[in-house]
Amino acid sequence: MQTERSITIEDVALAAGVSRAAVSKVIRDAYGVSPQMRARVEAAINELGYRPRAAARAMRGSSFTIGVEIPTVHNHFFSKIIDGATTALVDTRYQVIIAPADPHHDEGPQAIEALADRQVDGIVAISSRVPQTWLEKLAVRVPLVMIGRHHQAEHYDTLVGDDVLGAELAVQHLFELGHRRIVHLTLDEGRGAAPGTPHMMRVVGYRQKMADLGLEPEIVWVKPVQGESLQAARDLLSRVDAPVGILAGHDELALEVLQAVAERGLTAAQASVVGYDDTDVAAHPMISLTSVNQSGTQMGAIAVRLLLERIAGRTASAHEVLTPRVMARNSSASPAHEPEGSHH
Amino acid sequence: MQTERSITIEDVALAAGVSRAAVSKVIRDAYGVSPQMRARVEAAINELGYRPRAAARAMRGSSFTIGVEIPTVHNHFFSKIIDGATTALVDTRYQVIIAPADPHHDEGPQAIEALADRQVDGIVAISSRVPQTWLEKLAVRVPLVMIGRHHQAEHYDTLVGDDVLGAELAVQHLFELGHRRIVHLTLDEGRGAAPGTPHMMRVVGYRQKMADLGLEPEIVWVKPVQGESLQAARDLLSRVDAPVGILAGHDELALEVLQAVAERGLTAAQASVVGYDDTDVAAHPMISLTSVNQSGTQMGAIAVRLLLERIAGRTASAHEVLTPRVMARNSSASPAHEPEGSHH
DNA sequence: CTGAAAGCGCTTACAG
DNA sequence: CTGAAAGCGCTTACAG
Repeated sequence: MQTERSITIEDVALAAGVSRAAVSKVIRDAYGVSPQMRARVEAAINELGYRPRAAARAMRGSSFTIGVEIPTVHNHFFSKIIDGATTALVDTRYQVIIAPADPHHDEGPQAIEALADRQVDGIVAISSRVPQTWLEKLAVRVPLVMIGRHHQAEHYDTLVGDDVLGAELAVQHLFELGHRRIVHLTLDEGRGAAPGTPHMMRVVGYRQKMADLGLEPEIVWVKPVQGESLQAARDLLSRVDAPVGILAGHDELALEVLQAVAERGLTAAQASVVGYDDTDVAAHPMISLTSVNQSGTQMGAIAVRLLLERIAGRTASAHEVLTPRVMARNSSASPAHEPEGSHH
Repeated sequence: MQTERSITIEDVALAAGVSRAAVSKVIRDAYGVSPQMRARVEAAINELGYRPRAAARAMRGSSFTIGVEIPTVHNHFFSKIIDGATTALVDTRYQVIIAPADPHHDEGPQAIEALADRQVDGIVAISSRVPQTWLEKLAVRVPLVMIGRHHQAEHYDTLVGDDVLGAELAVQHLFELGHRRIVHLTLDEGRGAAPGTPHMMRVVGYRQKMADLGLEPEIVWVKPVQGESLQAARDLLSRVDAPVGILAGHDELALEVLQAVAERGLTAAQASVVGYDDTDVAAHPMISLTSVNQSGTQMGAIAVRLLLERIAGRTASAHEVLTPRVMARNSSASPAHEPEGSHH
């Protein structure tokens, strides 16, 4: 069954009465084919239903495939990035393939390497744990754009939201509402709390802004383990007597905090929550989560643009920073104005 | 820069003082290599940091890559399937690559074909629009498992939730709560409302159960266009005077309905909503959406198992049906017991 | 403009 | 157990 030989370039060449090289030129839109030959070849291609094999093409030329590595399929922020990337690739000959890093096995570079092994023409990756030296080495072989890196690299491009500013804006938002106790709940990613990661930069921005405002910083670190964040949120809220503002490291965390808030029947005036990433669910009226938007879709699109530039020959490295903005919604409110009752 | 030649099997063979064939056998765990040779080769591989290229391997043997096609990256039900699939592939030599079908361009087979072009060893696809004849043809060349197909095919495996039963259970649930007006809001997928798709089978189950209960069926068809479903939900609710139960075709639709319900300040007792797929967000206490669970994660795992069986040589086609169950939550309630007030 | 030939990095029979 | 040779389906210089 599975042994049926499929149509190759040879079959097309035979059918069209030309050489394989000629067919190759036609399918690559390469220079130097007469209109008649092109017509004959295209007719043969359609008739036979020929499709070039990416694997064979990749051996000599391009695979016309862009690889996108994402940390997990469960954080919807990455869905936005993928959406931007695929949309940016419409009308090009490139196809996106996505490699999710195995969340259970925690292997950073593995998914990226798997993409490289598959001879993609370029890689967009989102990973804060892979060391720069490793990336530089990889980038010498394959065009690479990293999302969420605050440094400018030598051989690859970097693209990042201004996480310091984002956290500052979030604190500012809570402060302006009237909050004075503002807690930052964030991920303890280990590795000496990897400096320079988006989450750490948000911590930096948080600390900075709190200092500016003369407020006491208060950080709750959460291990990225199932259930840890919900428990941490519950613990935090069990000690709440006065109003508190909570800046969560990202929306997934914020949703856990909201769950704990709902469980205790607290209002936004008592416990205001701000997330980060502005994922789709944040805008749902039943969630209505205030969140810092860092333009995920646009990030995906820009990453692809940078990558295509690299594939086209650019070697100087680029570093782009996107400006975040606070999307204020109902999860954050002024502690001054208590509503008629807790909203159950 | 990008021209640095990377390590090939030849380099390893030279370093280890053996033939390329020997190296090939070692990396494939093939029969017939002495322990010493294996040791020498493995040492050389590690020293040189050799990684076999999937493209080259695919020319003769396997690419050790499984392709998963999903309709869109925005429906979180598909995230579950991917999760199940990747988890099932841990500890195998296979890597998953995902190809999202372009939602804007609506091209069904294109993403699947792109995977086939990339010489994956097998494909798991979720698509209700691709004709069976097309799939049969493809399946002759590459092992294929289709999720969400109610027919048994000849050359590929099919795996599906019992959508008729799922819809029946949902209607039953609403009926038992006390609802008598039960509306089904579902997607109008065109193509003569493609019979046999999961959504159409849910319509069948809905109609059947309504008839059994002696109730009047009432179906609202929604075009899969941005904003259409929300508008339809608003229209539906604007005419609500007596309690209504609404079965949405899937959770994404249900979320829109919930939004409309929230906008009008209706309670679950006035407008009960049931979704389908039981995506993560449904369980969030602020959403608490009653939903039909069809074991997405398990589907992904089973699909991979079936695919590996096919890759291993099975040719007889399999057809598996999963039994759904209703996850009752707060979005559905008895119309008899009005709570103290609308929950804003 | 067109094609014959070499080669990409592997695996696969086939000898030894 | 080990290796030399052929070949997978393309693209790429290079002649013509």
